[in-house]
Amino acid sequence: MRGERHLAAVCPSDERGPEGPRGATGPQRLDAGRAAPGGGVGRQADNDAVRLATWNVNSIRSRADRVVAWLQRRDVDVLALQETKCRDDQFPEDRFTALGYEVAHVGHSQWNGVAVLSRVGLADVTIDFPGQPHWGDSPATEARALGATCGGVRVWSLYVPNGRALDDPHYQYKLQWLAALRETAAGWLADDPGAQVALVGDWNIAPQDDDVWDMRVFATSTHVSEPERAAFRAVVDAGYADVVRPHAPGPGVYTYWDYTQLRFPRREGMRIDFVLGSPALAARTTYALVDREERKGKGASDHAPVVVDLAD
DNA sequence: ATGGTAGCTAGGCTA
Repeated sequence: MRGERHLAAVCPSDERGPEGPRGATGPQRLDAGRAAPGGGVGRQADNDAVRLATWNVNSIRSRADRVVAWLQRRDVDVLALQETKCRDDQFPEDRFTALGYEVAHVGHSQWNGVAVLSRVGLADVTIDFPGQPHWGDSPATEARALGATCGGVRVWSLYVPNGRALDDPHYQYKLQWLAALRETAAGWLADDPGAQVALVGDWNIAPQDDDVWDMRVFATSTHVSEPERAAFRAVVDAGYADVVRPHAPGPGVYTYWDYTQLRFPRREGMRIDFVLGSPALAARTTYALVDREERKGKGASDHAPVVVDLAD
């Protein structure tokens, strides 16, 4: 089942492989914020700088216009998406292939679903990391991980299980899922210490007290519990560093704000979306940004995109 | 103690 979906989910651009031409413009500073010349379709072949981003979009169909505009405005090369919230046959691929992106996605239901868009090549698509545990056949807990090699970087778009509540069976599933991810990701570095790997997405964990606006609110909640934080640290200890934090120091730098209770205007958020990079990837990181602007206005996702620049 | 909002999909579940 999964294998068939895998092939059905991938829509490679036929005229450009992983080593293909990159297009018309060099990398811009993230803070420049200007539209890419030539419609933002690619980069020159004279450098291998890559702008990588991750975004929990809370439905790709309702967010497609916004994502398209943002990709062009920020001149992003590779975007990992979470909570696409659509089946594979519903994914609006054409919106992105029209901009020069190759698209890989997997979604089984109205919940979750992950994707990777890339205009610097997209190869070796893998649905689910090796050893990934599953919650029976429940569609609510499927479609959580997709890996693809983009411009020499192995990118994993991850949607870590939410956990729901400390006494909910989904919480134990979340911890098992994270343990399996750590085990697998540690193995990749054992096999190749120089591997360029990015573990990106919605981790549903706030690793430090500074990563929520008020710890008292979360006293009995998931996302901040010590076992979850230990599971996150274990991935970091396996060699995957938070490459954003050095460029976005806290407190008060969040990536998610609940739709309810005016959390965004009150600046009451959580930092739960991360780009964790292998040593070789971390060494290339030159700049990072949480694009809080994208949380503003009508039709925003409840998450902001997180962007990382990798040097050539 | 509940509700607040958004999305999918047509009553309730998930986040």
